[in-house]
Amino acid sequence: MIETMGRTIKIKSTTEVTIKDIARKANVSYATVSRALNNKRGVREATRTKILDLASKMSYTPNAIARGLVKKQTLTLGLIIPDITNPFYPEVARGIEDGAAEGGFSIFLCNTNWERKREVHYLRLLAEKRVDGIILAPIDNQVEAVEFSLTGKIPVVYVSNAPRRTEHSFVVIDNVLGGFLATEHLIRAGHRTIGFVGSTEDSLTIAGRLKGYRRALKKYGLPVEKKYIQLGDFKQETGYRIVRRMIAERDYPRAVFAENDLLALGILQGVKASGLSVPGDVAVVGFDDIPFAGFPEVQLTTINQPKYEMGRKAVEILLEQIGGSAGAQPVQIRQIYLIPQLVVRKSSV
Amino acid sequence: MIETMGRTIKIKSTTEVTIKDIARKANVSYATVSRALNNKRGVREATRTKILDLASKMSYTPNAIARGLVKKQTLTLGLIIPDITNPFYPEVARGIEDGAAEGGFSIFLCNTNWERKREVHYLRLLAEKRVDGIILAPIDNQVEAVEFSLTGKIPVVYVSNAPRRTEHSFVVIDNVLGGFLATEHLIRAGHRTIGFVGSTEDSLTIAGRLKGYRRALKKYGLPVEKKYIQLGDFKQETGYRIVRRMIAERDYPRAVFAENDLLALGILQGVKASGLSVPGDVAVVGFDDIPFAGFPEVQLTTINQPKYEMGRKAVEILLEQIGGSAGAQPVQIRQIYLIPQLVVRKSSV
DNA sequence: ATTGTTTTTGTAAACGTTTGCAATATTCTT
DNA sequence: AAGAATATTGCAAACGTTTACAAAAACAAT
Repeated sequence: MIETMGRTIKIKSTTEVTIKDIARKANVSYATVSRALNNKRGVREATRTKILDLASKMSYTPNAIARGLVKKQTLTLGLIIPDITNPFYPEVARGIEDGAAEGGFSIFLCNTNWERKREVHYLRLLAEKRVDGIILAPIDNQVEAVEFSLTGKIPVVYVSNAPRRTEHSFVVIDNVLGGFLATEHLIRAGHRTIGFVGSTEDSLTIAGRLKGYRRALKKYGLPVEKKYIQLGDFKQETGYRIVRRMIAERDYPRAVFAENDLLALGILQGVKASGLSVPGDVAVVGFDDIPFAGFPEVQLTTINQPKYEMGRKAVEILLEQIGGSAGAQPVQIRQIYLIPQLVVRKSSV
Repeated sequence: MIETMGRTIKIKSTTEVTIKDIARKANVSYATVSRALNNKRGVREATRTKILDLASKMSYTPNAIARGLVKKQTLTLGLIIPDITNPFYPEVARGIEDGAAEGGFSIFLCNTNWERKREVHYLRLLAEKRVDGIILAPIDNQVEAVEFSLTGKIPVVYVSNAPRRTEHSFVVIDNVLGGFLATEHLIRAGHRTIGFVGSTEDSLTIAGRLKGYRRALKKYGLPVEKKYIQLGDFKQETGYRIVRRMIAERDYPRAVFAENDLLALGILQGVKASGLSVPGDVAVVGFDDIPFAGFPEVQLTTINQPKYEMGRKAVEILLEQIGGSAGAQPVQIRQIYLIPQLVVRKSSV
C-alpha cells in the first residue's frame, strides 16, 4: 500500500441553504418558494423563474429528510438479498432497480450474507428509515415471524423465494417444476442413479426442488436413495467437497442435480479433480442459469430463471401495493410462479 | 407465468405510534421517553423500564426521518458503482458494507450501469437524502465537475478509480504497476507481439494500465504497435468481438493484455471460437482477478486487486473524514494506491 | 427541619419541509 | 368604475424527533 502525502484541507462549515433563505432573497414567503420549486400551479410565471434562478444560483439542494417527514413517504424501496456475490442476485437487483426508477423510486440495497442476524437488522433499519416498501429475498422460513412484527404496515413483496403459506405477495420460480425438469432430463439421458446436492433443510427453495426431483424419479420408476441426497449450503466449495467425498468413498451417483449453479460448478470441479469426467462419468445439472453457466469453458446444463424479469415483476407488484395502500381501495395479494426453462448444455449430454 | 388466485386484504391504516403516545401512557413528558429510548443517563431506572416495556408493547419503531432532521445526520452512506453484474464490484461492496456496519452506518447502494445520466442522478439523490458520506466508483473523468457542484460539503471518497488530479481522498490500485506486471510477464514468457484490449479513452483505468503496458514494452525494446491497441467497452462480448475480428483479418498479436477480466474472458472465448488455442496461439492476461478467473475451467492469468480490502479501506477513510468534519479539526486528504499482484495461471503459460 | 446537592423530569424551541385556509392582488364583466 | 371571479401569495400548523434550559423532586448533610 502506497500513500501519497496527505494534504489537509479546512472544512467549510457553511450552514445548509434552505427554502427560507431563498424566500428572503426573493421577497416572498417560503410557502411560495416551496410551490415554485415543486412546479405547483398557482405561482405567477415571473415569481417562479425568479425563485428557480435564485435556487440554482444559491445551489439549493432540497432536503428529502424534511420532505419525507411531512409527506410521510420517502420514495425509497428497500431490497434485501442474501448474497450479492452470487451472480443470480445482481441480475434480479437490476430488474428491480430499473422498475423502481421508472416509478420514481430508488433502492436501498442490503446484503445479508446469509446471516439471519443481518436480515433482522436490515428489516428493522428499513422500517426505521420509513421506506415505502420492501422487496425481500429471504434466507429461510423463519423470516415471516420477525418480518411481520417489525415492518408493521410497510408493504412487503417476496422475490426469488417466499416463506411457506405467506400472506404476502411474491414472485418466485416454480421450483417443483424446475426440479422435475432437471431430473427428468437426466433420466431421459439414460441415467439411473441421480443424486441431489442442496443447501440446508431450512432453505426455501429446497422443498420444491426436491419435490420435483422425487416426483420425476417416481414417474420413471426409479428409487429415491437417501445416501445420494446431500445437503450443505449454497457455496461452491460445498459442492466441490461433497462430490469429492462421495467419489472417494466409491459410492456416487452417475448424475447430480444441484440446487443452484454455484453448487453445480463446485461439483463440476470436484468431479474433474477426482480424475473423472463430466458428463461421461458424472452428469451435472444446476439451477439459476447464471451468466457463467453459459461460458464455453463451462457449458453447464441448468434450469433458467428469468432473473431480470422476476425483479421487474416484483417491483411492479410492490408499487401497485403502495399505490393501493395510499388510496382507500383494498389491496390485491398477488402470488406469482414463473415458469423455469431447461437449458441443455454440455455438462449433461 | 402462473398466478394463484389473488385474495384482497383491507389495509389497516393505523396511524404511526410515536414517542408522544408512549409518553401519554407512561405519564411522563415525551422528552423523558426520548431519553429513556436512547439510553441517556438521567432517567430513573423504574421510569426507564416502564417506558421500554410500553415501547415494545406498543411496537414502537423510531422514526429515523424525524431523528435525521434534528440531528442532521442519517448514519447512512451512499455507494455508487457502475456495474453490479461485474463480479468485481460486489466484492468491493462487501468490504464497504462490512466496514460501514462496524462503524454503525448502513449503505445506500446505487448502480449506474455505466450511464453518466444515472451517475449524476444518483449523486443528486444522495445529496438530497443527506447521506453522511459518499463512496464513488466513477465511470470516467467527467464526474468531478458535476460531483463538486452537487454534493457540496458531503465528504466523498473515490474507490477503485479516481479522476485525474482530484482533491478528494481515494483508494485505487496502482494501475501503472499492474499494466507493467501483466505486460512484462507476457514478454518474459517469450511473446514479442503483445496487444492491449481496453474500454474507452475516457475510462479512468485505461491511462494507467496502458502506460504500464507501454513502459514494459519500452523496457524490453519492443515496439508499441497502434493496430494492436483496440478499444471498446468493459463488456465481455466486446473482447470476444475484437479478438475475432483481429484473427479473421489475419493480423493479430500472439499475446493480449486486457483491461479487465470480463474482456479477457471474452478474448479467451473469441480465440477458441476462431479455432485457435490459449495460450498456444494467443496468450491472455486480464485484470481484477474476479472469482471466475480462478476456476479450473478458466485459469485466467490476471492482476489481482484486493477488492474487499479496497472497500474496507475506503469506508475507513470516509468515516475518518466524516468524524473530522463534525469536529473542528482540519480533514486529512488521503490518496492511497494499493499494490496489484500478478497471478499466473494457464492462460498465459 | 433547613439548606445544599444531585438527580430526575418537564417545557419549549428547533430541524426544513408541505399544505389548508385566509388574505390580498389581479383580471374579467358589466 | 365597481363588483365579481379568479389567480397568486402569506400565515401558521403539522410531521416526529432531540436537546438546552428551567423546574421539580429526591437525597444528603447539618
